[in-house]
Amino acid sequence: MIGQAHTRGTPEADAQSTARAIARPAGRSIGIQAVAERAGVSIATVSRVLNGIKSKANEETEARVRLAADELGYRPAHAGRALRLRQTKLVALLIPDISNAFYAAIAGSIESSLRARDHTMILCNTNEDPRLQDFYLEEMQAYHVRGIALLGAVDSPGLAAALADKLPIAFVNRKPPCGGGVFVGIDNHAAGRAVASHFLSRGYRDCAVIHGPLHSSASRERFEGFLSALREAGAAPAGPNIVSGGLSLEGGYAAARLLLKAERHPRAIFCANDLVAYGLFRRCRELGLAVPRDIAVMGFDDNPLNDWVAPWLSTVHIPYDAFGIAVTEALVRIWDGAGEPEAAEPLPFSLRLRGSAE
Amino acid sequence: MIGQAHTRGTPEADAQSTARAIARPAGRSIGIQAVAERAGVSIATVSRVLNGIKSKANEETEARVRLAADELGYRPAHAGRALRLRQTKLVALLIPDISNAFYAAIAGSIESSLRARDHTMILCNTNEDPRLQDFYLEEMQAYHVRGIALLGAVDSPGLAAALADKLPIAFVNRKPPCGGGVFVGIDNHAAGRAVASHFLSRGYRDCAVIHGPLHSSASRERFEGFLSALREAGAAPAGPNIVSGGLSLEGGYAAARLLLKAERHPRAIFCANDLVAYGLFRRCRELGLAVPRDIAVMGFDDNPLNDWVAPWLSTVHIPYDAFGIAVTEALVRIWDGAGEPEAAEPLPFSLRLRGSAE
DNA sequence: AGACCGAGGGTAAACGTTTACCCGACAGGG
DNA sequence: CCCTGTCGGGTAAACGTTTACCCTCGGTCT
Repeated sequence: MIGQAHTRGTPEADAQSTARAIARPAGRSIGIQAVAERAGVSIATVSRVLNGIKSKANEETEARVRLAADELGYRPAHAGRALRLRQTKLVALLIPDISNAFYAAIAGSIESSLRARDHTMILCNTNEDPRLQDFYLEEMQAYHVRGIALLGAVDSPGLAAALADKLPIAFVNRKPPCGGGVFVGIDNHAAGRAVASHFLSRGYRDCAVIHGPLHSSASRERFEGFLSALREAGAAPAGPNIVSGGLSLEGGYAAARLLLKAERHPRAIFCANDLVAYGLFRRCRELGLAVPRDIAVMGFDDNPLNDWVAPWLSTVHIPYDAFGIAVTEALVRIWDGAGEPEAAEPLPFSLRLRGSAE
Repeated sequence: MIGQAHTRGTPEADAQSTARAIARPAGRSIGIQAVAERAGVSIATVSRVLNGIKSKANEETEARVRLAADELGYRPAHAGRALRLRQTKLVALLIPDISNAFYAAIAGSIESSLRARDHTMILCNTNEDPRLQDFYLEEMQAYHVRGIALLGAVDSPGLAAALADKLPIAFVNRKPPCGGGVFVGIDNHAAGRAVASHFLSRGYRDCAVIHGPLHSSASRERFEGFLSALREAGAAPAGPNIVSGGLSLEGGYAAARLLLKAERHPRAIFCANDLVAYGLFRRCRELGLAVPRDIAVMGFDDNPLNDWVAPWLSTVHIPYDAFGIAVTEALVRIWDGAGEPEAAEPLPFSLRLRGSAE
């Protein structure tokens, strides 16, 4: 009972004559049922063919099904599948602030590598608010997301619960405050040490640091790595040369006011991230200090605009594109479920030096 | 038949004693059925209460239902609802490139204002590729999204089809290439004119423009507005002073090479966006030209970093936060379906002048 | 007293998939 | 000739909601 699909002359429908969407059946949208009828098989067979269940379909049947699906422009309704499987091809990305270039770049990378694996990304701004994070964690479960990429995780009751529930979570850039889970990011401790080594190799022994919030593993580790390397070289910064600047432009500026008020200021400053470095730079400009001539500055993250608007800023370069791939692979490992996946290789970083005569 | 929920002593479950999640029933996750049993009513009643269908529930019953739902930590599975209603609370944002600060800022704004209305955002990078845009348009329909915000729309066969299918689409920043739909954005023509007026009022008559892709209504209109105002003042730019720079850093740089090679260069340049202006600026730096002393530059979009890293750049400021609200309201208007919603008021813009002695 | 009505709430039928079973046919081995 | 297995494929039961009907019970109107 293959027969022609009964085209009920909707005038606009006839206008477009692509390969697919030859004819819209009378009913609402085309479902698996329509495909089955057109191919002259049962819906079970259609489902099996389209899901690639081999050994269940004669080649000829399979071809008929695929043709029918194609001609009708059939797309499985995700809702049905989600209901049955209690699972979607959705992955949620929880992110502190999408308008931060660092996070945005990672988000883009994750989106495209998820897409390459036929998954779709839901974006949620947590604002680093534990309550909002918990809300989203629950809400995403209600959507039956297949996994979560948690960028800039904060500690929250729901996070531990979600981990206990075996919800696949990849912690990006910041390690889970409550332990457990798989981490994707660079070795921040090593990065901090690398910055210190660089400063020392340039002969700067009078260093300062504007560190980020220490509850963030990323900030803390790079801070500690920096300090430890300096201490080992006997060049530990004096107390007033260690200030907190958050991760913001304003924080950097405020920290700079503290750091640079003495006539004898540090010669080299390690900033929690590039934004902080921009804040510091503004203060330098105000004081007439040239960077890096009068004062060496090292940022973190390597904002993609640096080459264009901040050619004075040396910074730690992060492999943005690698994040997406690593996150996706981490999730896949969890899905394929070889028990507890070992922590993956940390991503590589590198120092990007700018503005120096070298 | 209210009865205690039968707590099957799962040790971890007892650990957390928040108000909700007192006890996980034996079965998998708690559904509407569990709530109904606990409240001693039918699932229909639960559904009605939770959906705020008044006049169907005794106050006392309603209280019992809400209590039960709360105690169990019930969250409706979106899949079931999506299946029944053929509708979710998902809104897709199609965006050319999330790592572009301009788009990212708008994305953030849209996300938060959708959240305020209890909707969730799906983010899709179209890369301005018509095929990818079409793919997402279809895929999002398969997810039964309730609406789409299309940022930087390009012309594609699927777009017209989606509009014909009455899919609620808000066109953000760039008007639909195929007509129809509702637009959210500023009056780009007026903005272009405003820039021209500003240049003229400063006495610059030797102006140039680096325009964006003219298939984009945003780029085209601001370009045309700028030119028309200049023409009316009898100061139309010479042919070589009109170049295309795309919307990228590299494009701006390349355009600047063309524009600034003569010893006699234009005194004022209007750039398609801030990125282009950064590219231009790099060339200026190479040539030893000071901005804005030797050459006035006007960007577009007002990148949030400008105050910090580009204090030399005057630009057209866009009300990022207003975008989210306007998009959401536009969608709501479509949903509430008062026929064809009139085009909303364009968003306000303003000139942000920097670096001038004033 | 019978008709009618509204309030409150239960029953069951969708919605569109996936998949555990079941079944018929045919082949090969004993 | 029977038994067993495999191939190919159909039947129907979930999955978790929403909502069109239906029902009961008082109260009110005629």
